[in-house]
Amino acid sequence: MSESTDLDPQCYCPTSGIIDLLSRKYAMQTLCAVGALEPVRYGELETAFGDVSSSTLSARLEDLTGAGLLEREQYDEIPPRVEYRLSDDGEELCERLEPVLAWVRERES
Amino acid sequence: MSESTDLDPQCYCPTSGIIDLLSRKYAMQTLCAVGALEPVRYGELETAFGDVSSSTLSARLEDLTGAGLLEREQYDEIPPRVEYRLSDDGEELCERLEPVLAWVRERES
DNA sequence: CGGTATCCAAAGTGATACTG
DNA sequence: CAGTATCACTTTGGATACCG
Repeated sequence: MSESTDLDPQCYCPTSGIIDLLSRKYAMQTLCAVGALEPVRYGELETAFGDVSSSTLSARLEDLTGAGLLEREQYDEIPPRVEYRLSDDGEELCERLEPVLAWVRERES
Repeated sequence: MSESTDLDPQCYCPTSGIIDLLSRKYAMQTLCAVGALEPVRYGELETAFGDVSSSTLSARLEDLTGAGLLEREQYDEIPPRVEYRLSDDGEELCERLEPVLAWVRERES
């Protein structure tokens, strides 16, 4: 009888700003790459991905930072240096996302 | 010295068919909704999401089925009945994806 | 019921060029 | 080094109409 106990339609978060954000290209990979490499610089990420365009990577970093998942620290040096790392929220999400990426990696290899 | 032990760039799966697939609208939610409701019919999913267009939901189900993550079974009855459920791979992925969606749900509520 | 076909609008992406 | 600006292009999504 208790068949529909946990089936509130809302539980599928049909619309979600964060999901939309994570659905953009390289978004999940960027979050997890920062988690793996932090503190990490822009150029390191560009190298790690290899074929991402600077405008796309830049947009993704801004998306994630704007959503409070990454923190960006800028050092006023010459040459300029910027470091990205996970925020507390970003770390929580990254922990949950990493198994997904690991599984995909495994399955596609 | 062993600083770059685990930093193979490939480990970020910069390009991935499955990630691209999961990045489409309602893809992650559809996979997990099937996991929660299986066996589930097309109409139930449409109801659960509420505002998804039939062409989009249809495309997503075909994507996921084509990727081997869902199984589609059609019964030749009147009226027609179709049931979706997770494949073994779909179940593995869903298990890993569910914590992500749960966290997002929690954070946005 | 469970879709598909078509067409159009919107969003996302990348190449290129340029900057503090 | 770490980006941004512009713009053309591709991909995706939704509305509508229709079908087995």
